[in-house]
Amino acid sequence: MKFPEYLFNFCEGEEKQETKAIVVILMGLPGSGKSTFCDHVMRSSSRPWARICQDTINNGKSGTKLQCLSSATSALKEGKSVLVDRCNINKEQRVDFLKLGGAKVEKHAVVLDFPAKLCISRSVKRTGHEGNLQGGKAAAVVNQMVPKKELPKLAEGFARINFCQDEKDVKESINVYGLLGPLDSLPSGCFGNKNSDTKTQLGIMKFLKKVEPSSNAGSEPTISQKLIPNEISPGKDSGLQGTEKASDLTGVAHKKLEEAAAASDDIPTLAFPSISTADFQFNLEKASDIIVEKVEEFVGKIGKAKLVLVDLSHKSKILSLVKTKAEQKNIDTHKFSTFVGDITRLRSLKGLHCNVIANAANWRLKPGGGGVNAAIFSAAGSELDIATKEKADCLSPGNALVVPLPSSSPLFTREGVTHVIHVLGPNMNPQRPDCLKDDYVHGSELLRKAYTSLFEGFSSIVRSNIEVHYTNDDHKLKREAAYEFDENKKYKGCEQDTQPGLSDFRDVRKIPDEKVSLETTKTWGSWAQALYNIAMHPENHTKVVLETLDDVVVMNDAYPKAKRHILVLARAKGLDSVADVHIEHISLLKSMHDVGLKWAQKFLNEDKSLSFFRLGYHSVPSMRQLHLHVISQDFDSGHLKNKKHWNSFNTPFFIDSVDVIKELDEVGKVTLKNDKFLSMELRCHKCKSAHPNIPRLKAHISSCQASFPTDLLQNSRLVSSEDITYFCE
DNA sequence: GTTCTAGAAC
DNA sequence: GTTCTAGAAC
Repeated sequence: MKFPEYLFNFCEGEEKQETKAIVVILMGLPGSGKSTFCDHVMRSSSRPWARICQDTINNGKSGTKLQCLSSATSALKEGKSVLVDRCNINKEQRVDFLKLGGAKVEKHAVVLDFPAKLCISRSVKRTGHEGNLQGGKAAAVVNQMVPKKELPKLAEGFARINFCQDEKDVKESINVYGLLGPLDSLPSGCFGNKNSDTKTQLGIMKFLKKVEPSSNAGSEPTISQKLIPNEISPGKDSGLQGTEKASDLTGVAHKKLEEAAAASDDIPTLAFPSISTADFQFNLEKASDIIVEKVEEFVGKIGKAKLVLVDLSHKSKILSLVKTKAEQKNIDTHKFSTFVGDITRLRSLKGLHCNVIANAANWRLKPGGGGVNAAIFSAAGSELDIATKEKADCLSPGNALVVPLPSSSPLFTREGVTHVIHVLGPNMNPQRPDCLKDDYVHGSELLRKAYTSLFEGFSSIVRSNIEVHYTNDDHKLKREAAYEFDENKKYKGCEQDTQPGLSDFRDVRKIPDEKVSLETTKTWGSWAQALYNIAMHPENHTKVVLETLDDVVVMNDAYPKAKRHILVLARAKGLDSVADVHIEHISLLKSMHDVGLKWAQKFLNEDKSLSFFRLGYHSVPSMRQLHLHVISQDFDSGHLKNKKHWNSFNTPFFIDSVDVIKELDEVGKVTLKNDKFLSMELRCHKCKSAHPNIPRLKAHISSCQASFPTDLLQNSRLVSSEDITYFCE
């Protein structure tokens, strides 16, 4: 079949226009974050990418360089750009990839140049690595690789090289490639700092004063130096300033400026409209007081993140009121500012990147109506409507609902908005539903609550991003932030909100969490709610509850797996498991531990034959509500019936309470273990001998005379009667 | 989390 | 034949 010539020409023309595929060759030691880099770029990019990963190319297992080359060639033929995710540690390793696609395909290098020590510690600690490179083996591989390391040079055939030496550099680089549209190209040359010799100790260089942070040893200026003529600082003034600066630039330069601004200044930022003051006619003086009060409360809690109050008009009274009051209170202008602009066009028109925007929603969470709500729903496309409907049907005043924005939404691609937080404030307008008339006591209370919910929602997103940032190497974490607050938390619908009698019903009707989340959020079956119900209403469960305190409830495990097995439940809402634990929970964990110790001591005093207790958490618990197991080490119980029972207390799946507290204190997060440990072979917890089945194992442990392994004897992981006499009552 | 049970392992 | 595991249902 012969195609008409015009069609052929058309196709050819199309192809020429679209073939801007590039090959990005990553370079870095195992544990340097190459795969994470790829994940982030591919998630935010509108350009088609293929990740060629040697660790998984062989049907999920590690393959050969040849397989990588062939797979990359196919991807290029399909018009995809390629991320070469392998170590590519020296020139020899890279040379064949530089030939891919011939001269017309640009080759870029992204160098993740972190100290070997850091890479080793990351790759040793990780579990579930795609290429199974973890533990001691990883350390050996990294050490072997270090001497062979050879940084890439433009002369090898690279059009562009990005050197990254810290997380900030990596983030910038992710932004540069993540924002690269299908037809865009990037400036050539070397970007970022590179050490001429990474083996040189930085300390010595500093001592000799030979290192200047901004010097590039002959390489070209960094992207920020090159592309940003002046710092864009929306924090200092209204948006006009930024526009004026940008207006001198050509269209292309303007675009680059935005990219650079996004890349260099990607601090989490929430843009929010004034709630309730437009259509809901809330008194502006009162509203501005509440905004400033709540902003002041939250700027201290959100780290580096920023809050920006946005209104369309220069003449906005609420904006000027808030600005004046914020100045009077000396609120840090880097953390909080007011901004004039369209909340749906902040990046594209004003160069202000806000990754989260708040919507002054209506109670039905529906598009339309006018004002900010109409504008946001219209700018975000049907994606926002669908994503919102998946999470809730309606919203009651004072509440907020965090909705992760699908990457296909125009608001995501054009403005870089990753989340929309719907907020419903109080209504003072008699023409609208639920009018409070002039009840400003209730109205102010609701408006405060609305801002609290909004800022808490934002702060969870920030926290979640940080967590991803730190743990992605270990967990391949692809968690999306999504938190709801108060009555809306994790439930769909709000009809029951005003009916207290149904509160228990609501406890068990948890809707499966957002589908995008993978490892750390999970769906709890109705049977998994029991501990939650007990923690919330211990007075209704006196048969099992041993002790009720302000922050914890102590109870007998309903199916004890040893002679003594109790649970210490946290009473805080929103703490389903260790995965939800953050640094601010450390004092709660310590008090759970202390209460657990006290009970262990009591049991040891009552029955000396119990000898030892262990206190710890399951990495992935079956029951909702954070609970600490306090369990005697005899494991003499008819309820201990299967492999999962045994392994959940006798493999690294069980994390000692002392280690959880230590890691939280030192690293700020807790590393969870894979549930693959649950299917491991059965081994005696003392002598470590293996046994074919549970009955044989139980027969063995009932008579094993060995002492506990040394790791358990350290750091008070095992509790015996000698350890904790000072807790004795 | 448990219970139930089919079928694998012995 | 009995014992034991593992997956589904709750």
